Amino acid sequence: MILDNLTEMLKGVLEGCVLEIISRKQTYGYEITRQLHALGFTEVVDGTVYTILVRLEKNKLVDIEYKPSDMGPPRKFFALNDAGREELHRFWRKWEFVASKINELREVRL
Amino acid sequence: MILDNLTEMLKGVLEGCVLEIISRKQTYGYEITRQLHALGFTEVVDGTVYTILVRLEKNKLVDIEYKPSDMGPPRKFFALNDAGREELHRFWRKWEFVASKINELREVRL
DNA sequence: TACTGGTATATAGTAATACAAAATAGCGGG
DNA sequence: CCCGCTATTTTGTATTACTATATACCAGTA
Repeated sequence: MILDNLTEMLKGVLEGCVLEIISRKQTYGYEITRQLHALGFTEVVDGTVYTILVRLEKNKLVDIEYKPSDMGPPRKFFALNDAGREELHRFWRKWEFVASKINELREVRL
Repeated sequence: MILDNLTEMLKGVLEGCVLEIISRKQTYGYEITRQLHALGFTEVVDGTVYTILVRLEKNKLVDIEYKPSDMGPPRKFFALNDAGREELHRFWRKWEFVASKINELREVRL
């Protein structure tokens, strides 16, 4: 895939992806970044993920727990709380709406 | 549909939608805004569309033609040029990539 | 005349978000 | 002791959509 600069298209969806990843299991920033890379969003950098996590914390969508690690410094684990789960649900509703409309626009082209 | 604040999710896709609309036929800002509303993006306002059109012009993706109107002031018509068609193609490639990855993320949840 | 509403464009300022870059820190191996 | 991997934090920047406002043409109407 030779797709450069997905930046703008990721605005507004990256936070939802992070919410979804956290919803699966309690996890931490570095691991989330690797999961996004594994998904295919290889351009997403650490700094971006941490910025999103700060935002989630500020908006009280996550519960936080620090745990030591054998591999390096302590990890800051995130888990969704009820508000986070509601936000994730809103995200998927928005995504379904926007994606369906965009695809509709594309279909008409045929 | 009770979906508020699609703003962030529209970033990065709205320009592509405008490119797609212009690609169908030569058209102007006010009309483009109405088409976006008809599509379902009712929150998109005039000002946003005009800023996108200014950007397209600045990036030399469109040809411009002014035509008088019976209904009001002259209309500024836009048509895609070759660079615009390439950009539109790149947009759809990015969209397919991002949308497939997001849907993949959602599927795994099941 | 004056006023309203629909049509039509333009732009200055603001908020939100992703990226770039650098600093800090723990751990293990060469 | 330095380097690479793990891990977090923060500052600054670019991009983009929205808000709000100004301008302007035309038709109907009071």
